[in-house]
Amino acid sequence: MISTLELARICGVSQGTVDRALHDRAGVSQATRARVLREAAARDYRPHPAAREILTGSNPVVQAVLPAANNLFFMDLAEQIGQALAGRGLRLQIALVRDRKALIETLEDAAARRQRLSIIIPPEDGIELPAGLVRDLPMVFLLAPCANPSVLFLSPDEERTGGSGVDYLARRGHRRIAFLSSPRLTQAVEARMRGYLKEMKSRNLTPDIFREGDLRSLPDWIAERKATALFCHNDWLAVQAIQALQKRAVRIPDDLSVLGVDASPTLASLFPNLTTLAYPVEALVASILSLLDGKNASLAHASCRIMSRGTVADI
Amino acid sequence: MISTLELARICGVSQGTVDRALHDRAGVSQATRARVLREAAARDYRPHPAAREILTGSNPVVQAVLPAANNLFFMDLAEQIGQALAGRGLRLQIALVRDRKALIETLEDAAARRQRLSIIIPPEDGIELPAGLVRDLPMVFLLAPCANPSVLFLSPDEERTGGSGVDYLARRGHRRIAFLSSPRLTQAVEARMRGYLKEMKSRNLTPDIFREGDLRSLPDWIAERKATALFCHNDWLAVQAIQALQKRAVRIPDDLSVLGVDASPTLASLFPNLTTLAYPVEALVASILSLLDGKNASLAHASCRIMSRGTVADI
DNA sequence: TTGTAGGCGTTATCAC
DNA sequence: GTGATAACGCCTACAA
Repeated sequence: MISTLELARICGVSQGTVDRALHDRAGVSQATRARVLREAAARDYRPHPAAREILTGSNPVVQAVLPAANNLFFMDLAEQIGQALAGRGLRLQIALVRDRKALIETLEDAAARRQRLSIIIPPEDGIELPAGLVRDLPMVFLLAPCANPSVLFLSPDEERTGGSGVDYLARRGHRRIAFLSSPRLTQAVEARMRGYLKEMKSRNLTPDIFREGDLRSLPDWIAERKATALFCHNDWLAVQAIQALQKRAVRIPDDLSVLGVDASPTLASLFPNLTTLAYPVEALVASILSLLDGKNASLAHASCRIMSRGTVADI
Repeated sequence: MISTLELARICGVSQGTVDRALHDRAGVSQATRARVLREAAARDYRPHPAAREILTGSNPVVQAVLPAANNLFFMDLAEQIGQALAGRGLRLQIALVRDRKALIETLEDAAARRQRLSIIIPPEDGIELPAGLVRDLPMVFLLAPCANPSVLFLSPDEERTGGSGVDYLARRGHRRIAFLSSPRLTQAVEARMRGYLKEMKSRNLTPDIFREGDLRSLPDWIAERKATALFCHNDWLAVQAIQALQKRAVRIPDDLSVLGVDASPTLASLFPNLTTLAYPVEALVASILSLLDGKNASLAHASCRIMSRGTVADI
């Protein structure tokens, strides 16, 4: 692979002239410019991004750090963000990490490379980052916050999401609405549960929360409580629940209405009729773009909106 | 962020001494070394990877390029590869591309950065790459080959996979075995179909291939043919088929046995009892590692092995 | 219009 | 044990 210096020697001109020709800057004769460009193309000259990064001290890369497991919704999110960034000449790189250690390594590397931004869905909760990292790398956490208070956390109003689910089901006549929580207790999980509890209480309904990781006991649990609706923390859990229930001949939505959260496109292509509360992906992407513009961003006023499809019945 | 030069000035020594101290090389007194390391830690010194890359002309990054859509199995693959690479001090970066243009841009960037290897699952079939790119960037294609003949294509024996599926079902008493193909006609898709056809013929069974993208007509199609088994090109299609069939009250596996291919862990966590032919991920990872060691690699002797679970019944 | 010089951060080599 | 120097590839400023 050829450098500007070699190119200059080949063309019998100086490095400065090559640079002017390549960047279409003034100060080169048409003939010389054409000559340089021709040779550059013929020999597949490619500017070395690392050199520019050292020189300018900046790097047009945005990194998405995703947990290695359960990445379906996260991948869809990354896909959306990547598409939005492409319009701005920024490149999205995805890294998969499975624990705190791998996360910090990845972020240290991004900081050393002066990357523009790291968008992090943490693999564990309450991760505390070294102060130097927080100082040197622009970061946003999604879905679960960082333990360091100064690190931005972008999240829609999850308590409202919890309330919206209950509201939607209650308006359709349900009174025995159970909640299927994620066994992992992130901030988002707790907030949705809180919203569920509040809204149930304000309607004088009895809340019931299932939070075991193993869903095999879910059908019995639901039967005991005579629930007519199951509000699930996310689509993934909703689908797992539906599988477990159908195996026990529970009909959805005739016997039980099921509501998820996320509206992940990939999962939706497998289960097109799952009723769900759509995560405000567009608002999230807009926030990230405005962050990149140096403005400050918040998602506090966004929340999940209902996408009514086939798994909730009126009763 | 601080550089070795600044660090040297702070410690009142030369850059060379700082370098020796940081890299634990001989030629520094214990006192000086300790001093340098202390200052480096205190000021969060991070070596700039770009500088090293320019100097050494190499970059410890392996890139996985995945199509933006349908990425569930691909993500699992990337996860496995990343884990294997971590043991070698290599970092896996994932890029999502949705077309030929984005693929080439991503690869040009990787080439310019002197990345170690790009592992590509192409977003379209028969993509032809610029000759300069092929020369300058080590690449492997998975699942569908590159149009340039010199680019390595790592694939298990897909024809054998097609045969194995028929063999497995036939041994369990099935004679009317239909095949659900992917509407997209990649090399792997064709090879599996070929294997299916050959094996059916050698057993004097009548082959039947469904290849529409829309699966709504699948239940009728299967009923017409009185098929007792459906061999699907991959797990994703198998799950879609099961959804479509269950909606029409077809019981799996009582009325119809279903066999997939891939054994993607993420999908398996949703459908733990799907019988499938497991893609030889370990052999693939081993091939990639030996490629990185400069050996040549092939998957031709690997093939998909059956994972017998709940969706195939003996009849 | 063109050439030269210097510097970005790191590392290797040669002196002292 | 330590310092000076040059090199990697690129870009900007200044001189010719």
